[in-house]
Amino acid sequence: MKNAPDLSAQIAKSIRDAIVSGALPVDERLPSEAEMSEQFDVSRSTVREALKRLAAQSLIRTQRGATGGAFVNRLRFEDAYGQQITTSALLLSMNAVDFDTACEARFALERACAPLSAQRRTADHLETMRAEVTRQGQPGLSDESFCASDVAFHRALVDGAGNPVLSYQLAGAVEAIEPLMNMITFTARSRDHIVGLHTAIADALEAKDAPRVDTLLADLAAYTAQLGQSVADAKQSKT
Amino acid sequence: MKNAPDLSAQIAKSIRDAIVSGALPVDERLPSEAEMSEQFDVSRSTVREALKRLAAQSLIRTQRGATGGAFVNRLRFEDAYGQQITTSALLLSMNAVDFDTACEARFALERACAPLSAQRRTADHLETMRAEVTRQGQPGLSDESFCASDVAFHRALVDGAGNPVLSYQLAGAVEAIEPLMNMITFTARSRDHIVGLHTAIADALEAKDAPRVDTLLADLAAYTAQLGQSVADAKQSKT
DNA sequence: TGCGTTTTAATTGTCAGACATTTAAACGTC
DNA sequence: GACGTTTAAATGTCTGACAATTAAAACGCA
Repeated sequence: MKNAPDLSAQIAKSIRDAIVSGALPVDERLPSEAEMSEQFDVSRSTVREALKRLAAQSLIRTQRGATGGAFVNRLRFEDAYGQQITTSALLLSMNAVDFDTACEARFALERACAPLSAQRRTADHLETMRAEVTRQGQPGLSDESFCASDVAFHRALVDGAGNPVLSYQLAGAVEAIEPLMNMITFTARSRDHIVGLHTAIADALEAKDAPRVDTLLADLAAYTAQLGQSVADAKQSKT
Repeated sequence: MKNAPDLSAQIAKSIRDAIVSGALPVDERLPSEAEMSEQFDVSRSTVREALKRLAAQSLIRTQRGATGGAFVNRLRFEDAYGQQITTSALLLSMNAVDFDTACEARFALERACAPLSAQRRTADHLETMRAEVTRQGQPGLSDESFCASDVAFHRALVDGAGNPVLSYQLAGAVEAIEPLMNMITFTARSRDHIVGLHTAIADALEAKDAPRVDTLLADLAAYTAQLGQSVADAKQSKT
C-alpha cells in the first residue's frame, strides 16, 4: 500500500522544493555533501544520489575543488529545449500517438503563433526560411534531410513570434514529430506541393498578411495529414 | 577547455541514448547494477548514480527483490505533466520572463485549441468548467484559490480538445503562470469581470460557437494583461 | 611591499566491501 | 495440492578510503 520512496528520492524532493519555491535562489551554494549527510542523517552516497537526480533535471550544477560544491542552476531556455524535445519524442513513440493527433497538435500550436510572427518576424527569420525552402527544392535530397529542413523552416516561423515561451513550448511539438514525419516517403510531386506552400507562407509573412499565413498553414496541415493517411493505408493493405 | 563529463553522466547518456533510439524497448530489464559495473568497468556506486539520473527523468523505474532491477519506463502523459510544469515555472521565474510575454504565450496557445474544444468538449468538461466558475464567484475566496480555480477552468477547456499532446503542451503554459497570476490582487470588480467572461466562454463552448470562444479568449487575454500592467505600474510607482 | 611559487585544505569523484531490505522462486512438509 | 520456510538475487544504505581538482593561504624572495 505505502509507496515509501527511497531516501535519495526524498532528499532530492526536499531540495527541489526549496529551489522551486525560491527559498534557494539562483547561484546559491548548497551545503557540502558531508554537511548534508549530517543534516539529513544519511550517508554521503545517499546524498550524492539525490544530487545526481537534481543534476539530471538541470536544477543544480556541481564544481570540484576548494570553493566547489553544488549550486542552484539558472535554467536556460536552451537547456530546457533538449529535455522538452526528448520527452515529447518519447511520449509520442511510447504511447503510440497516431500521426493525426500529433499533426493536429503541431499545426494548432503553430497557427497560434503565426499572427505574432507575421507582425514581428525580422529579416533574419525570413532569410532562414527562404534558405530552407531553397534547400528543400534541391533534387537528390534525402527524406531525412528534407524533414530536417522542414523542421528548421517551422522553427524559424515560430521564433519569428519573438516570444521565448512560445519558442520553448513549440520546440517539443515541432521537433518531436520529426521521427514520425521521417516515415513518410516524399514523392517529387508532394515535395513540390510542400515547397510551394512554404514559399507562399514566407511571402505572406513578408507581407505581414496574418490571415493568409493562417490559411496556408491550414492547407499544409491538411496536406500533411493526407500524406500520413496514405502511408497508414499502405501499411494496412500490406498486412 | 576539455569538458570531461563525469563517468556517471557518460554512462547515463549511453543508456539514455539506447532508450531514446528504441534499442531498449519499454519494460525491458536492464542488467543488474553489478553486471553493469563490470560492463562499464566502474564501481557499483557510479552505475547507481547514473541510474538515479535516468530515474529522475522517468526513463527507468527500479524494483527491489529477486526479480527486481531497472526497467525501461513507459513514459506517461501524467508523469510528463509534472516535469513540464516544474520546468516551465522555473524558466519563467529564473529568467525574469515578464508577465506580458507569459500571458501572450498562454493565450495564444489556448486560443489554438479552442476551436477543437468547441467541437469535441464533452458534458464532463462543461460541468467542470461550470463548477469552477461557481467557485470563482463565491465571496471570501482567497486570491490563491481563485487562481487555482482559474487554472482548473482553463485546463478543462484545453482537455476538451481531446488531444493529449495539446493537453500536455499546454499544461506547462497554463500552470506555470499561476505563480505570476498569484501576484495579482483581484478586486471584487475584476473577479466579476473574469467570472462573466468565463461564463460566456462556457456558454459558447456549449453552443459549439468557436469564433465566439476565440473572441472571448482574446478579451480575457487583454483584460488579464491589463491587470498585470496595473500591478507592474503600482510596483514601479512605489520605488 | 609586491609577486611568483608552493603548500594546504576543502570539496567532489570514484572505488571497494559490507550489511540491510525486499521479493519471488524453490523447497519441504503435511 | 496447499501452505509455510528457506534461499538467492537484487536494490538500498552505510562506512571508509583514496584520487582529482581547485582556490586560498603560506611562503620565499627581491
